[in-house]
Parts: sequence; structure tokens; C-alpha cells
Amino acid sequence: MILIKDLKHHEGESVTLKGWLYNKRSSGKVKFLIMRDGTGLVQLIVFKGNVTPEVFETADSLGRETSFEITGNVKKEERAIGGYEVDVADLKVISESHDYPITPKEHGTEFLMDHRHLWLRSKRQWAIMRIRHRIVKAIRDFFDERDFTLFDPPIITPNAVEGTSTLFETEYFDLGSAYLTQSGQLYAEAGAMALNKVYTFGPTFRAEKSKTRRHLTEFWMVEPEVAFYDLNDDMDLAEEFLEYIVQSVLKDRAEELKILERDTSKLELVKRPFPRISYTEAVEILHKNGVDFEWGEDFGAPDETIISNQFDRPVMVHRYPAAVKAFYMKRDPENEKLALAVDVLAPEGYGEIIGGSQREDELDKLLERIKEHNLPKQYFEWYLDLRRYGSVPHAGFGLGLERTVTWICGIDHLRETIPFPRMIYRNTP
RNA sequence: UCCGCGAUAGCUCAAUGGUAGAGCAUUCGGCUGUUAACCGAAGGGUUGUAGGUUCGAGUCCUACUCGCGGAGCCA
Repeated sequence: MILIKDLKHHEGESVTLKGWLYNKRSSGKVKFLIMRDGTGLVQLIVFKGNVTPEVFETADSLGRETSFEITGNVKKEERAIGGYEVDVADLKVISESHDYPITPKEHGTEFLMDHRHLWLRSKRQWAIMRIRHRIVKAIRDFFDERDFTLFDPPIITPNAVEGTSTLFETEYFDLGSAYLTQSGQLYAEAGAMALNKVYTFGPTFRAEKSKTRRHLTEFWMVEPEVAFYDLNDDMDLAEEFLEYIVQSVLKDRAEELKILERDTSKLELVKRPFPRISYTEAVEILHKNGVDFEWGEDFGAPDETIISNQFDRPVMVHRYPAAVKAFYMKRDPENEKLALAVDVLAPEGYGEIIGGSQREDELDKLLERIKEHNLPKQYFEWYLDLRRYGSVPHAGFGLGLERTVTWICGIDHLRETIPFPRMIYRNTP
């Protein structure tokens, strides 16, 4: 048995293929079956004179997504999808399929999401899943090749990492309430003190009632954390990282990007250096574009679009007002009102894909922040220990996987970038 | 939580307050090169739920349910 993607190496040979019926066209004494096997599509020809009456009859009765096996001769054929077709000599049904719900015509999103487990078989979803995988591989390769150690944080945690977002709560035996993690970052900081360079990569959970095309309640995040890095080192890492991911996908997933009709010229531009502007400069851009915006507020989604539209590649916005950022971010020594934070905004209006910062490494200041934010100090004792025993400057960031996949694929809703999305009004299939 | 939009055949949609329709899908028939094939025929409906106005409601009114998009929050 061979895979459809390898057919080009078997021209003139008799091969056996196993797969599912993607589509079927019939013209009297010749039938065109399109088979998919998860690696590609191929046109199968069934001529009445070339097969037994039983096989011809069977080919006529196949329903969409019937699983079956064929044997036949591979030939080059310009008119066929993929450039090759197989002249069927024998055909065996593995398991029948009738009334497959998803047809070649348009469907609404709700219907497709209800049939997500089947929708994943379609070409477009196939392309997205393969790009997602390539991005995940690029993420792992990037860090693995640069002396980072994968460091898995707990999913179940006793407290809110940032104290702001709403968390999914669960009962944890006799220890009271526990929560699903919304970030592995604080644990990654412990890892960086132990292993120098670490990254976490796993699912995170936010119980926010967000209803937008940029939000899931369960999503994947990668978070590098590095000892002795400052904000500039952090930004250097982020831009090298994004360049690596995008260029890897361009190189290895050209076919999939084409299926998605992605304008790859926009991705070709994602090369270092990326523009770096301060929050204050970003506010000036908004003012120049006629936006009524007061210094000190956080940017909304439309604001981010205006800012990122000024540039042809991801833009790094740094030094935000500390008041709108998390308690663990270090203040700018040159201006205590600012946090040493950076957000990376993707181009083409895709918004924030990275949020990062240099962390507060002084014990006294961190204690102050925890008090200011009314966080339960007892849960942060271990985190404070990192400042008690040989504290060092360190920095890191978090990259949202699904938002990155959405941007690179050039699609308009991130629910298609994860096999089974979890959203406020959907937790099935 | 707020603002806006929507719900009619399996799917995507149409239907001045006056007999609920089309394309696709399904079934049957035709076609030896089709590309979401095409041609002919057939079956398929409690118009989201409950109430109201009217001689008459898919259409107008009220409430509810569900969904979609956006805001806020964030990756």
C-alpha cells in the first residue's frame, strides 16, 4: 500500500491505495472517483470495460466518505488533480457511508462547527491542521536548538496568576478551590532560575465571556523565560522567533498556504528587524489618525489595527503604563509609571500575538505590587523565594498559538485553527 | 454584561399581509474524460417557541429560547 502523496514516484506501476471517497462524477460507462487518504487527493478512473460488472456496480453505489481500497495502474494525467490518476483494476469497500452531512456546497459556520469531527476531513481544514503542526514544530525546534529546556508547568493551580482574568474553578479534594491555569509563566520563572533558558508549551484556560473571532476559552500558549535577559534581549528573542516560524511555514507548507489562498508576499516580509515603538509613540500614531485616545489607557482591538497597519511586518510596542499591565512586570528605572513590557502586534490587523516583559526581580517591590493588587500573599511565597535566593534580571513572553496560526493562514476566525475549539457557547463535539 | 443582526426542506437561501419555492444533497433514469460535471424525473415543510392583531400571518406586534458579529477583557 502507498500514500497518495507518493504517487508521483510510482508512475506506470500497479499500486494499492486505501482511503475515503471525497467526491464522485459519473459519465455513463466511466466513473471518476476522487479519493482522499489524509495525505492528498487523487482521481480514480473506473472504465466499464476494464473491471468486472460487480466492481463497476460497486463504484456506482459508493456514497461520499465511504472507506475503500483499490488496486490500479498509475499514469500521468494533466487533467487530473495532482497531475496523476489511477486506472482502477479492482475495488473493495471497507465500510459504507451514506448521506454524509457535509456536501461540496456552502454551509453555515454553525452547521460546520456542529460537525467539526467530520469537517476536519475537508481540504481547507486539512491545510490548516498541517500548518498548525508545522508551526508547533518550528516553535519546538527554535527553542530546542537554542539551549532551552522544555519545562511543563502545572495545569491545576491554587490561585490566579495575574488576578484579573476569570478562571475555571474546580473542587480539589480537601484543599478547597483550585483553578485551571491561565499561564505557566510564574512557574517558568522558577524553571529559568534552575535551567537558565526554559519554555513552557501547553493548553491554558480563560473563563472570560469573550465573544470575538480572537478568543477561545481553551488555547495553547508557548512561554519562553530566560535568566539574565532584559527587555531588549526579550524583544530580540521575540523577533528572531517569529521570523523563524513564518519562514519555516513558507518553506514547508507552500501547498497548504495555496489551498487557503494566502497572500504569501505579506509573509515573505516577516524578516528582522521589526519596528520597535514605545507605547507613547503608539499613542501619537493614534492621535495622528484622528483617534480620541488618552495616554494611560490600554489599546482596544481597533486601536491595535490602526497601529499595526502603519507597518508591513510585526510591530513591537514597548513600555506600557504600568497601571494597565500585570503586577510581576518590572518598572522602567527611567520612568516609574512605565512597565518594561512588550506586545507584538501581527500585521494585516491580526492584533496581539505576543505579550511579554522583563520581570520584577526585587523582593521589596514585588511585595509592594502583590499588596497593591490585593493578591493572596500566601500563594506567592514560593514565587517570592525566587527573589530571596539569588534573584537575577530575567524576562520572557507568551505567544498565543491559535492567533499565530490564524495570522499565518490568513483566515478570519481562530476557531478553525484548533481541532476542537472551546468557546463560550460551545464545548462540543 | 452591553450594542447590533438572525432563525423557512438534510444544507445554502427566496417568498407586496393572500395557494410555501429554487439550487445543492438523496432516490430513479441518461451520458466513455468529468473538474463543486451535466440533462430529465421523484420524494422531502408544525416557517425556533408561546401568545396577540387580522377575514387571512413565513411576513405585523409582545415575550422567550438559541445562534452569529462587535465592544469590554486578553494570547
